[in-house]
Amino acid sequence: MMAQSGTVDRILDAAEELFAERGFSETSLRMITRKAGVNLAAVNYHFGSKNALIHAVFARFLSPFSQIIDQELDKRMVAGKVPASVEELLIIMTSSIVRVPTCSKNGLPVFMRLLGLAYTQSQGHLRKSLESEYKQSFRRFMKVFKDATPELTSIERFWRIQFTMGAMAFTMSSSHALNDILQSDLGVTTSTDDIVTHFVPFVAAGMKASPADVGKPVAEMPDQSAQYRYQP
Amino acid sequence: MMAQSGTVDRILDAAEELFAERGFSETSLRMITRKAGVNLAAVNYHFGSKNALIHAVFARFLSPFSQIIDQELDKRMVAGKVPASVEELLIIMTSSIVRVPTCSKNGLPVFMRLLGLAYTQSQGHLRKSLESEYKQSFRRFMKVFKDATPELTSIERFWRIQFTMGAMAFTMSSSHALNDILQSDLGVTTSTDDIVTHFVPFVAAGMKASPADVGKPVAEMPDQSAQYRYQP
DNA sequence: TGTACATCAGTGAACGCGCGTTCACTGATGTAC
DNA sequence: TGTACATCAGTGAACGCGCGTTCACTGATGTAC
Repeated sequence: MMAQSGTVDRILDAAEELFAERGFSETSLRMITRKAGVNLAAVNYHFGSKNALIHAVFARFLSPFSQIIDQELDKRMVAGKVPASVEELLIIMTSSIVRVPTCSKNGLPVFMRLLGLAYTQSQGHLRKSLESEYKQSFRRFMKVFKDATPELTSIERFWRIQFTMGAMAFTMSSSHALNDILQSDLGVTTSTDDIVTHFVPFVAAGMKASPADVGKPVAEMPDQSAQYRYQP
Repeated sequence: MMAQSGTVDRILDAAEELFAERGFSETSLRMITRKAGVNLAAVNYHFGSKNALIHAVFARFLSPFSQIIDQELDKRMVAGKVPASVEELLIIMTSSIVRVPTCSKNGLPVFMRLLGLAYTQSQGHLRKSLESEYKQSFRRFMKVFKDATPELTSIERFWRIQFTMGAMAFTMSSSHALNDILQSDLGVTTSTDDIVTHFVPFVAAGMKASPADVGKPVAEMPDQSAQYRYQP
């Protein structure tokens, strides 16, 4: 007896949404199959295991994402505009992210929250396998980014990239909750595009800040404002 | 038959470390009690439930944290230096965080990772109850922060605070892994204080960046460098 | 055209397992008389 | 000082439950002769 067709996609859609809402361990196959309207055993039939389903969910948006990033970088190469500015690269990255979700029936917040979850959940084993799978796109972007910030030491650039990824993953992963807070406290509605518009200038300024002297102790000092003041 | 004394603390230490490593759902009471060297039933005897244990773990470091932040703000009040600068507040916050972990046997990275988990895990119900529990400290800090950034709209300030918390929670929560990468790729060792020294100028510059026009589409624009450039 | 067989998506029920929790119990310590 | 009782930290075994997974099975469709 067949249910209506598209079982695989219906499972992926339901899993994507539930994973984003609740995390991986907190989402059972029974929840997913109930939401998708398919038989419990269908997940193991089509994907083999719950873990394989998780990977399939990520592959469905990370593959187009890395393709789009590659395309965007190609475009810049052809146009011959090298090196890129920090803002351009941030815009390439965020606009690529924005263009991905057409692939699934769920929207951008779900996609972003999954991106955050990949980094924060499940002891990093998921993160590592995804990193190695999309290694070449990742390295290429980092190379261009390095050219865009020649004034930074490798160490400073490393930490600033971490701060940026953290700000993005964290914000996006809780964007639904944050929108609720904004709605009730300030009475405004914010789209994901709006978040990006706030995000780019913040990170761009941080990337260009003149670094403080590293090595001096920070804690317990009386007043170090001058040390950290941005010098344009 | 008594095991050695300090059962409650040994449970809290073990739970803290395992939660930070694996998350809440992925950590069973059997793992915790095995690591702590106590009987399985001791958790429910002393705390009542697994959920109550999670709350106790957070209370043990959030209570001293909010006390320390309050003390630091009091110090500034007495000194009469109002309003504070963004850098001062960031330093107060980061140095308060650095001073907390003496309360448990685990260090700063564990504390930071828990802070990150509280925001990203378990559907926000944990975050909400913690927010209401430490509401007054939180509000006080936000009030001072608002005075330090009068040029920002409430919405911009809200998002920039989220970006900051994200950068901090994300970086600190994976600081061990990140240090490993730094060590093997660039051959340098970095202390938590060093991270803070990188963190403060980055975030301070982001906080002071001139905001972009909100409402304009961001994706696919050719080059908006000038729009986002920091204007001192 | 008709029959036999193979393939495939999907199904329903059951499997064993690890989970959080419960409960009757132990044995040490403190208190009252 | 001695006995009876209460309190308390901790214990060992079992409880029911929901989990991911397995398996024999169904029924539709395609293919060979």
